[in-house]
Amino acid sequence: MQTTELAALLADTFPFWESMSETDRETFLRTSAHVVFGKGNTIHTGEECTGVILVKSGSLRIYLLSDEGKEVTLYRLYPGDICMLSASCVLDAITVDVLVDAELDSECVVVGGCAYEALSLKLPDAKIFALEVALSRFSDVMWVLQQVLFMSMDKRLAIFLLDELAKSGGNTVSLTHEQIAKYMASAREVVSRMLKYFANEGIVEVSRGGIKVLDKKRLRAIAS
Amino acid sequence: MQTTELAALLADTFPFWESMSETDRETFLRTSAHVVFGKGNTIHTGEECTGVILVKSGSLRIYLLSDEGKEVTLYRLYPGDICMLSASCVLDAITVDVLVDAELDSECVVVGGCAYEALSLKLPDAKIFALEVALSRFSDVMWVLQQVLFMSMDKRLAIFLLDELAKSGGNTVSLTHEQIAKYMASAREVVSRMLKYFANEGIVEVSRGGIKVLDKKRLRAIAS
DNA sequence: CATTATTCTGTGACAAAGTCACATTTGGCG
DNA sequence: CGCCAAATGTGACTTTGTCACAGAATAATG
Repeated sequence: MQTTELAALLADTFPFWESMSETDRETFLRTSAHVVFGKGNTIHTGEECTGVILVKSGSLRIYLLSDEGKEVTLYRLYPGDICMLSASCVLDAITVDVLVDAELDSECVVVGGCAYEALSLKLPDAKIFALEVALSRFSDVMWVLQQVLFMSMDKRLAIFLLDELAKSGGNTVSLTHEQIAKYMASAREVVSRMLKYFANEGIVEVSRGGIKVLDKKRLRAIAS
Repeated sequence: MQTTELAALLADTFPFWESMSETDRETFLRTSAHVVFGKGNTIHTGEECTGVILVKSGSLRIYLLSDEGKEVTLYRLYPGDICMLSASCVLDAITVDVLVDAELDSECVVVGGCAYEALSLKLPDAKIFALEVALSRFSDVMWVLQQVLFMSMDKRLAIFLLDELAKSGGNTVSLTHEQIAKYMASAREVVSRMLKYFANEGIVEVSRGGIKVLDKKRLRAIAS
């Protein structure tokens, strides 16, 4: 990646780019790395301050991990999105360790957390931006909580499938039951059972590694 | 409440008080109301922008409400704490409706949301403060998620009881099973069952409206 | 004080979801 | 083709949540 290209991306991402001093911009450029994370790799484990991650392509999954290895997906990020929780040193208010995985091969630009932190002390707009980006995911996490506690499995699965369809545009969801379970904070067997029920009802057609939705209307009714 | 007293409280609460213009400070004083919320009353329903609530005494409960009337407590606030989610107009990133109840008779000062919002546009430090206060509760919500999804009921109840003891200082928890269930995002019957089990084991002693902890060590072991 | 209310707690039967331990199927690939 | 790893199927079981009550303790009232 060219420096000019990187500069353009940073200028495009950070609304305060113009307010930065020339030296600070140079520091940003110097501490930013263009990285391609391979599908399935763990990008951030909560131990260190990985930095601010800008997603150029692919997708990232932000999740919590229990001692026993169970996972809850908090939210996912797509091209254009920014991962702030991976810059833990900028956000001292966040005390929980979150992990970040690449769901697909993902092209990212990682801005050094320390550089960002140093800047945010000088430039209030940088601090505001970081806090706003982080806070914008608060609602996602509350949404997960609502789903888990207030909604039945059939409804949740229907919502999930419809969401996935909306994202991809087609009428098939190319995920394994295991993956779906992780996204939904449930267990594979539970997802399999429910999908089988949906299949019996003629709502979906399941095949290895993918689900074809036959009756969106019914699915929407279940998602109510 | 005297104006000077109110001014002192605001100066104490907001780190940017000194940076404010005289007129802005007057506006703040004018739009701030000293209110006593009666125990059990709902202070904020997510519909309107109630404002920034400063807790002087008592305690507030911030929770989510489902269509069917189920609740999840996200966190609780005590004297000295600030409720920012009730100032929804300041935080456009928060899209979920949260409710706020007074758990006890609570003396509060409510700063008008609009006044705060207007200020936060002028004074970056005010904006930063609002965002930081809001973000500081993000971890609490993730903690709830971890509890609900990763931990068994006995462990959760043990943790809850120990937390309550730590807060009150004594060795009794003066809450009904119903209240505990709401705090823990569970059901009363489940809490009753578990308390009965704890009682059989000689860990606690239950009486109407209160639980006396007899064996903190065992409880800590369960909370592991 | 006696008598209602109201709130709190106990209980059993049941449903929903998660867990466990496997069996079985499917594709990919040498 | 035959093997392997990944994905899916299945039944038995546990845990948690739900429902519909019944009974007990406290509060409110005349």
